[in-house]
Amino acid sequence: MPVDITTLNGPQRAAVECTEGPLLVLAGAGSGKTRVLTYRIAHILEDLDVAPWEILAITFTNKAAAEMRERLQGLVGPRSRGMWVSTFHSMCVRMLRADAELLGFSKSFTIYDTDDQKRLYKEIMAELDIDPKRFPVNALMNRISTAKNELKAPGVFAKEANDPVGKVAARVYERLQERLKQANAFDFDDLLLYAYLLLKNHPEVLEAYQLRFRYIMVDEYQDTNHAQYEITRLLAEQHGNIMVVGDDDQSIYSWRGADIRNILDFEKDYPRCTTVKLEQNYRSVGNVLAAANAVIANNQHRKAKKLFTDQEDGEKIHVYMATDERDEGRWIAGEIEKQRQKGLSYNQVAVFYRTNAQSRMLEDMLLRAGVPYRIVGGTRFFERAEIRDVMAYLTLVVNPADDIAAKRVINTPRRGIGKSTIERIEQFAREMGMTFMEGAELAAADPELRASTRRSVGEFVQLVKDAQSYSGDLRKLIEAVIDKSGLIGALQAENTDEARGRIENIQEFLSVVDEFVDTHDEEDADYAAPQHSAVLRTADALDAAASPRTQSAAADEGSGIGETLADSSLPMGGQLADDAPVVVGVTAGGEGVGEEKAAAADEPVRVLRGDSLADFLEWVRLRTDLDTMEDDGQAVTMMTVHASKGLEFDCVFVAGMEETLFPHMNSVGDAAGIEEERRLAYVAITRARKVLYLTCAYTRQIFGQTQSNPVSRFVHEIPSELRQTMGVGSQGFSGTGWEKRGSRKGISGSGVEAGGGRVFGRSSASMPGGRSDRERREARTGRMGSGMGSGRAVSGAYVRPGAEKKAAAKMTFAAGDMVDHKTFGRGKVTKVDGDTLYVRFTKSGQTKKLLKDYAPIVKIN
DNA sequence: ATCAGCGGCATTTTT
DNA sequence: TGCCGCTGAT
Repeated sequence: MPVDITTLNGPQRAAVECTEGPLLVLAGAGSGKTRVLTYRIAHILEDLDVAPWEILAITFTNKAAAEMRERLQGLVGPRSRGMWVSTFHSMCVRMLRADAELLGFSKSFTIYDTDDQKRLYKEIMAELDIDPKRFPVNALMNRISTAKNELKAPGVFAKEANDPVGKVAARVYERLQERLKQANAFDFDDLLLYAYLLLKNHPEVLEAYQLRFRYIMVDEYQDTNHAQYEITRLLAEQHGNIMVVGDDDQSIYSWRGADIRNILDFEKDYPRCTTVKLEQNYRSVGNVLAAANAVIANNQHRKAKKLFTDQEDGEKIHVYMATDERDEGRWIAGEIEKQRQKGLSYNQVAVFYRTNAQSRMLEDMLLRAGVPYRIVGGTRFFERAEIRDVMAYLTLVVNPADDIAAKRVINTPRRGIGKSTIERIEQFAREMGMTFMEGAELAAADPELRASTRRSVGEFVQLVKDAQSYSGDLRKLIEAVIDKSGLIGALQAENTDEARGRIENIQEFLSVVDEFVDTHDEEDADYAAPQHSAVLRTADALDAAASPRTQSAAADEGSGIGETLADSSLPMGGQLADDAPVVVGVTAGGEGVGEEKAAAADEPVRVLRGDSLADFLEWVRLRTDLDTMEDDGQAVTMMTVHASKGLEFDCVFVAGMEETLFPHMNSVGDAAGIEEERRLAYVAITRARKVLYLTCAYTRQIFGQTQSNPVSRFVHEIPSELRQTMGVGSQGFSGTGWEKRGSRKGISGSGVEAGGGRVFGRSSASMPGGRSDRERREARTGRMGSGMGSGRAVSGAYVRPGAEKKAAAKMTFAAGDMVDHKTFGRGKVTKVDGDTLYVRFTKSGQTKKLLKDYAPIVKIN
């Protein structure tokens, strides 16, 4: 049954029907890009009779991949199975899993995230005696990450790096790769780098994939880095049917290595390519679109395009000039309420900001106004210490060579294994050329160590070993590991709110496990096409009794980068997991040279098993909270502008539209930087369907200093007839702002009275001495769970602690109400006198006078 | 082994 | 100003 493309517009249809040869689709914001992508795949599948496994669709986020899969399911049903619809990173993991040995890794490799990475860097720097003061870890990490993204091997990098930092980075880089290999681990950048090397240095592997993927599609092409560019180029070389979709105007990740030239030069790189522009915007109202167009038009380096819409003009862009960030937040809260009265629901409203630091005040103000909100981004669930601890245990079970994981948890919870013991183990390991775990095993028998220490170390080693032979279902296995680790026990013993919160988080983690199991069972398993070995055999009718590849590993030399990175022969750990029980071992991707896997070419091979620990870990590592952001629940969404890409809301607020903030000060002064900031502004604006608010503050506290910055140039770039200005600067922002502040009336609860700032002063002074470090830490660590629908916090976006209170919060109080104070905890309102509340706090028993609008309190029902 | 306290630091973060 | 990470004192 042919795919119905009559609902598409001209260019969209052209993009769908142009299946052969290179195709560049410049898809403006809201132009129906995903639709084109899915219809095109459906068309190829249905009308060209192409097998699903011959199609590769690459996205940047799991969320996008999931969405595409879902939509495809809707279009073509089960035929969408077996297609590779994945992110760059998970695609690379798949390839690496299949052929890890060719690169000197074992299949059970693990993936290091930034935190693991950082630990490793620190170790290396200590080892190489590099002063972290002179050479900050972050600087080195950035430098090396960039090098990896540019596919520069340590050797090449060393030659090019002539500056001091570069020279140091070169040394670290070299050692880093050795250490990662020893640990049988890849960092995020390595996934791309090594996948590239695999393809580059192993022609038979490359050829198999090339033959297999007849149609390749890459979404968000403007965000590709050089490594991704090369990988896709290699894969597409054979058939040349590569379609890339993107919008150069939405390239906002150059600082992460994204190279906008990839999309700008696509036509040069693929000379015979067809270009299609999608310029009709189906999302925004006329004024919003006009504003966006006007702003982005100021960029020099872009592909010419102009979005248009059929929609009516809509409201003008609202620009509000607040006196300060407090006023800004309060005003936004008020405006949200107005919108709500007009019938908009909270979840159709979003508040964006340039930097995370801005979120505090905004949050605070929404909280006080009783506007429910949730924050996307920020501290992530999987980055919480307790979750990472659990992950480290599980990682060790699969990959005992992971020294970073081992060191993380050998004394977590406390087992009396101190620094000296750990150093001793490390020394062992180094001398014997073994892994940390192996060293620990030896240490357990080391008479020089105290008996109690030996016992602890022994128990730790045993704990991991035992887990390797557990069988049964995944959930049980993980529960057992957690239980045996003693993590929960130690937390229970702490008997603090913080510890209870951590326990809840760990429990929450178990529901993540359930989610994995549920989504990866027999029926719903993620299916992949036959492995390339099978394809090779099928395609070439080769007798594949012996793998050509196993031998070729050695024969692979002289290809520059390959030698340095892929073939550095180092003692390799991580063998253990290879012969570990099935539950623990890797099932992903199957063997490079599958026995029965080569079976029928169109019989899918299961890729991620719901019962494999290794598969679970991989799944978790490559996933973000963002992936499963829920849009249910009535709450305003708050996030950085970066995080907003790809989303849309009826009503959007962009806060902090000031020079030095947006555009950010670090980007001013360099043309490319400003252009990226402008693209960021463009992204923010184009998220709005109907109403757009831009707000700025006349003064703002930055690093404790009060600053006054001009209104963002991006506001001025919007033609004035499209905007409507309110607030302090409604008569112009220049000159005398201060005295006008007090004259503003009718903005309820504005903290600035004619007297200027007094009320503020008192309000902050009324919170004695701020909170201690510990309290802060607790606040940050936060608890999820209680009060929120269980499972919500994890499977959905992480909701900041306290967020669940929002809906109940109202700014009116009566005697008898229970309140929760940031510092004093729970209390009861005993008396109300105008704006003053008398609250007796449960903990202290004291009664305090609080101003209802300024005290950090929330009503509890 | 642990933790308070000090000093240096400070965008954005799809994987 | 607020956070993070390290350090030195216990």
